[in-house]
Amino acid sequence: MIRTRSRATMEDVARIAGVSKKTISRYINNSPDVSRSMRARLDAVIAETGFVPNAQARALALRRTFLVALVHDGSDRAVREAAETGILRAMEGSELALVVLPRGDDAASGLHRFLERHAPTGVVLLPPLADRDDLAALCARADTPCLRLGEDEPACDERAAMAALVEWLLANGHRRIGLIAGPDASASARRREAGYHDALAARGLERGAWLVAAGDNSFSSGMEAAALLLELSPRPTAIVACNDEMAAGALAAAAEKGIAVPGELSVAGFDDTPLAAMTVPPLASVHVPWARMAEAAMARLPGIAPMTRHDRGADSFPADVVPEPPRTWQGTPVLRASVAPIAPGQGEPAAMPRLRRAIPQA
Amino acid sequence: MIRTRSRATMEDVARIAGVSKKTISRYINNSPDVSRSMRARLDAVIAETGFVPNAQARALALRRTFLVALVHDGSDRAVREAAETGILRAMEGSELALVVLPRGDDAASGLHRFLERHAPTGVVLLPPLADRDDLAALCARADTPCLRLGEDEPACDERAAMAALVEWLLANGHRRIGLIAGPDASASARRREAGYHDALAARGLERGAWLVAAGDNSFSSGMEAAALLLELSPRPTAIVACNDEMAAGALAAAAEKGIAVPGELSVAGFDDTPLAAMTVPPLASVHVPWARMAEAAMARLPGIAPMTRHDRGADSFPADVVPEPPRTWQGTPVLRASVAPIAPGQGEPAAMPRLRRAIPQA
DNA sequence: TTGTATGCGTTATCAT
DNA sequence: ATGATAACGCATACAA
Repeated sequence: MIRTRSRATMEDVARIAGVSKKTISRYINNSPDVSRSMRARLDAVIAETGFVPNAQARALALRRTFLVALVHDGSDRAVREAAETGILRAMEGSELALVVLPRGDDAASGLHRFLERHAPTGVVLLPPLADRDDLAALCARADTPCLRLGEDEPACDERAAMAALVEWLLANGHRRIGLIAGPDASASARRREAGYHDALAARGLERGAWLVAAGDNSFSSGMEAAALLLELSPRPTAIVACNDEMAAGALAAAAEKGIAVPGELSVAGFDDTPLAAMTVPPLASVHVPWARMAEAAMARLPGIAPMTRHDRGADSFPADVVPEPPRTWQGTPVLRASVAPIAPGQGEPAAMPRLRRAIPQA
Repeated sequence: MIRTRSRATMEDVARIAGVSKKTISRYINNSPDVSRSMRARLDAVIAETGFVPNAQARALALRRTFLVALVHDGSDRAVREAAETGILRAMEGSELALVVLPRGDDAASGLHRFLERHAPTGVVLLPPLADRDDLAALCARADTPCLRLGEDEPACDERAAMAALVEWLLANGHRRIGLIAGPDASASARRREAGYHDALAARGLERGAWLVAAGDNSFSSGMEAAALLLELSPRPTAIVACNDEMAAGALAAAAEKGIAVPGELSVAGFDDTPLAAMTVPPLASVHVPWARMAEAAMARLPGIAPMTRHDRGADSFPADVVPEPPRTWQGTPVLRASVAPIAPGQGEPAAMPRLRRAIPQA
């Protein structure tokens, strides 16, 4: 049969180089058992023949494909985008490819099917799916590394970061601070809410000062929640949302009621997504380094960077030289024009008595 | 060697069913050559054994993986997100998986490597990469179907859609209408710009009335371009941007200058992305059904829907029953609060003389 | 350090 | 309509 320039295989390279297929295999897999001279010789032959290892054949033999699955539930575009960036950066230069797996309620069955069919190198779970122990168990059963972004160490201390943001508001005179919470089912959202409580409690403001409205991370839910909070009397002087999209909704709600931001109301979000820079006024937010977190987490997958199975051998540098990622990442408040120190006369007088008592306790 | 419940293979199913492997293969591939009774028998055995065809082995034999690559340059998140949604909807139920391939300047070499390594079932090129004939040629050489979103038929008539939007502004009294153009290298952006010119020309407003500032589809470029346009005297009464992000930038620029939208300035975007609903005021935009376009385009890939190679045989319904997608998609202006008819006294008097002449010609 | 034989799970060819 | 056998391209166990 005539085959027009079918690609070169290991066999061809081996024949031309005058070695066995196994040597080529070792070369491909970066085995330390290939002498420097042999490697140089093969470099030449491979360049000349344009040989590219067939990923499908490797996958069949290794019982593992060169895919990394990013599983998300579509609830937070921006976080997903950032995570993706980091993952792709980590995969750069490797033969890995990133497949996206949007899973809603069928997360378990969908992931199961994917694992069965494609046997990926690794799975990355995005919040809020990263909470799901059942999904992690599925991966474990399939013997597939599972990275739970925001849940595994090293994670980001969202609670402390939210507390820092709220503390800034408190330090700048705000006392009636509303929170737009995220979905209850999300551990990440609960951590952020806890940070809000922490900051208030640190100032001696207990339950009586809590102003929490529920949201689901969507713009419209943020708008509705903010509308509720802004009906309160005395009205909050600041609203913090558990993500940027809801905070943008709060901006819209304020605009609808003719409430000036930040003149009469400070608004802040969380995650510091691109949206935060695109609102009017620009939205203060807590920067969470999702991309770098994802990139760092990827190091736990085999086949990433210049590390393959064989590299762990004597040839490679000692493990203690590999830079350790930080234990936890910093989430840092980014102050933008949507927040400001409380203005003279801002806030209803009714709120003041409680405040005067609270401040000294801080 | 003891192997704990390794998954069933074709071999197992064949043995249990008392047939040959080839029959199982035919069953899997939906061959019409499998009798109804045989199919029923195999249904049972397969359900019982939990057999799942091994995609890697199939890929090796077929010389093709079950992957679809989405290639984009990261320049338009929202469009990408929408396209992705459509693609995934089309793939639902199939064994295909979607891999994302962000490619910048290295688009050609990156795609080449991917095609070589992974031999995907198909490639989807997003604008502005969909323009690139070299990428399409690469796919052709690899014998891989290539869907050029927004370029292939059926595409969306962006030019007419933009013209319709501008015509609405004209019909509502606007005469000085600025355009924030997209990157020159993008055919899509050029079509939109052409639509702007069409609408003006149809009203007898020729070159003298053009107010075009360059942008690159980013928020900041939109802000800068709008800042330029708003320095003009007489000032434009409306600004249309070639995408939503730039239009959001225009809103920000207007806010910075204290220009009321839509009171003193109407602003509109293009694509009708989620962002358009999240600005203050909500952004008028041209809805482009990217998701449905992508979904429809996917029908051109093999292995989508209930169609496999064998399905095209006598067993399946005749080709003329398959619903044809529309030849071109409609882009429809979505009017939101960022646009309004021109107000009495809006626009500098200096502009009027030219306008008075122009209107009768329409 | 390098080579040999065999397996991975499926599809294609050609026969029946 | 179904079956026997040879690819598909690489990895692994074991031998040398």
